[in-house]
Amino acid sequence: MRGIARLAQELGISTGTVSRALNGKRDVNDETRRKVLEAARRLGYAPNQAARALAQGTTRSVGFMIELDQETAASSDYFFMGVFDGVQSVLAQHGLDLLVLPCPTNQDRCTYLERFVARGVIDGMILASTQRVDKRIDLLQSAQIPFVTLGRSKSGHDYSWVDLDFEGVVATAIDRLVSLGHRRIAVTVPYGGVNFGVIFKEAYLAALKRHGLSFDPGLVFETKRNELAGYGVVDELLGLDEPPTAILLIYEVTAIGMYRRLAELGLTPGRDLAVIGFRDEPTVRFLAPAVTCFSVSLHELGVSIAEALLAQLPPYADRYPLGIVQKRCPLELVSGESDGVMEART
Amino acid sequence: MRGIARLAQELGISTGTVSRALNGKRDVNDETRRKVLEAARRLGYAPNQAARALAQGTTRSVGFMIELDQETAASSDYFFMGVFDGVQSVLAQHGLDLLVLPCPTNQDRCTYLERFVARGVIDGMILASTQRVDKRIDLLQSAQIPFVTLGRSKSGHDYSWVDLDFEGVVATAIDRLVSLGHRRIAVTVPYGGVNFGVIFKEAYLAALKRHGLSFDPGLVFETKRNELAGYGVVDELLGLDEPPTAILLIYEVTAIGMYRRLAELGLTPGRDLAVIGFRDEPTVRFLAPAVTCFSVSLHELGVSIAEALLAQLPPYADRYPLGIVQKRCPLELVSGESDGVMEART
DNA sequence: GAGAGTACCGTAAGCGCTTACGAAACTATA
DNA sequence: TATAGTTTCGTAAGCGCTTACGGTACTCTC
Repeated sequence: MRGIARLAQELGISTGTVSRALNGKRDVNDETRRKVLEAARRLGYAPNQAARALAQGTTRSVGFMIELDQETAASSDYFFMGVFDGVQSVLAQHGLDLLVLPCPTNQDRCTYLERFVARGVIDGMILASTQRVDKRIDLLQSAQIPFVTLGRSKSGHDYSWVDLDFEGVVATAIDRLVSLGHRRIAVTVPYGGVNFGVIFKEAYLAALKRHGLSFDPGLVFETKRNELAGYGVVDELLGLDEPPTAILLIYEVTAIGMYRRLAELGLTPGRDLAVIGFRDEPTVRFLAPAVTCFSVSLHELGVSIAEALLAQLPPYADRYPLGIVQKRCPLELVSGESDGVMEART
Repeated sequence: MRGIARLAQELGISTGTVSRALNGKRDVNDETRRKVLEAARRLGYAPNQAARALAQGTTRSVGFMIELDQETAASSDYFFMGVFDGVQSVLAQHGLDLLVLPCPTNQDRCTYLERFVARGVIDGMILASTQRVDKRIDLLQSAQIPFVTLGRSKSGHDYSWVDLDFEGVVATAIDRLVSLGHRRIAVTVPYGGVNFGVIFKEAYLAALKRHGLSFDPGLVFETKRNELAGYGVVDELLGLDEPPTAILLIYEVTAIGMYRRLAELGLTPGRDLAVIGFRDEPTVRFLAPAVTCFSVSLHELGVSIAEALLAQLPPYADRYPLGIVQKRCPLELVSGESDGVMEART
């Protein structure tokens, strides 16, 4: 005899009562409950997950799907680690497990996701690296699986998302560069179909317009999320008839390659080319000159995501009366010297 | 009616036969099997994971526990992403799922792990960031859960592990530095209880001895895995009566802070201080001068781990007759300019 | 053509939990 | 004291699968 039956036998009571005691149901004597909990702890008993899921029809675990593609999503372990921690901090309060599901590089993301959905492995999903057209969203909506995306998409309708405030970042950065006298401001945008690339570019256009600057398509550079991409941009940029005097990077990591190439050419960031990175990462902050960029609390980002998800999970929804969440997390400017503004640094 | 019963009804056969057909059992007619598979695909049927796990007593999923602690395990590299991909490539061949389990910063790793083990969530485990004394290993051994650790430990006995060949790296690096004329060679070692710190230091001592160099405890610096740690080491190092002329870093990321500080002091890596990093990362390869370091295939590392695990899982063990695997993955030297050896770079 | 063997499939008993239902023992009320 | 309400717990029916077992129909063999 094993499992809950063993516990019940040990205590001389029925399995039903043990189960009720363990699950905090009402109709069980305080003294009985105490004994059950004590025995469970003593014997190291924990209810079998499969049996429980089968009986309740709920797995009490949420998935967080990430991509393993090194060109785009990776190099950002750090990013996700922070977010995971934030998500967990909320889920843990309700005894929910977080299962990170890494989609292999050679597998279709939709197929991969479907496997877990169809087999009922998770109660809710968190999606990262949302594409502009993302079939995963349609999949989850038609399967009626509660979900939240980290990032926006054109697919689906009325779903919850949490995203970085790209619009705010771009507006602040461009305002800053303009106020420093720059008129020709380049940007890098993501290579591939991620939706924030479009958002980023649109915000860029809006900012230019706001300042009465004309848009030059030649000042928009597609880059992958790696150092080499930044290295390459420098040559492209300097090869223009009228090179930009400033650049805003969607991927801060590209600053590393950019710095390298500038150094090789005897040029200095902040003096010969104003550079503003995107997200605050220790690495780019330790470059010389330090990259001006934007910071965001990954933990809070994770918390927001988890809360948005719980708002859709029936057993918790009443405690998180948020409805459909569509939240842009604000980022805060972190001054460096790469944009030519010399300020005291801490 | 739903699930397998629905499928059975649709086809006018029993659930038993459907199950057998789906699971590739022998006694089912070819034509029947074809129909079942076709219908399953058409209706998007996939067996409920919980029910299957309950009936079979096996979950067909393996866990990969990582730490969220940003000081040590994280850092902005894609170490784990690469490993996950390698692990998946093997597991996928057998229809096994990989569940990444991120232990929150504020939770005891053993407690966290036990939750999943006791509830029967996984069939096998992969442990990262093994400590010198790691109770998780004892836990898994006494629970009889097949597992592999990414890294070695003093705990447990006769278990499978896959690790980087720290010994080889240290030997190669020290040999190289000595041959370049260095006599006072410093090292950084990990802060905290991770076991590879001890291994690294022992290899360092052995290499010094091999070259007839005396050991100076003052040349061993504990660092966390971040840029700032490297920044700080520079001052400590230069403050010595007899500063080292070369340094070998356990965490390549510390090179970034180190470079920064050296630059501030008007010193140049490779000329004023020979620097050899540990693992090859794009970021440090893009520093100027490029950091000499060591490369390893993360994918192959993941493959080795997965194979070592399958060798312990009953249904697959016969296809992976490896027994207890204890494997050090070799790393290959990647020449940069940070150690003073000027070579053509690709 | 009877017996043995084989291929295929239905039946039903679990796997370890949860939970609706009802019974028993009390307590409160009239 | 009879009735109704409450607290507590046992009973047993599932949850959706897998699989041992046995039965049927067919094929071979001598």
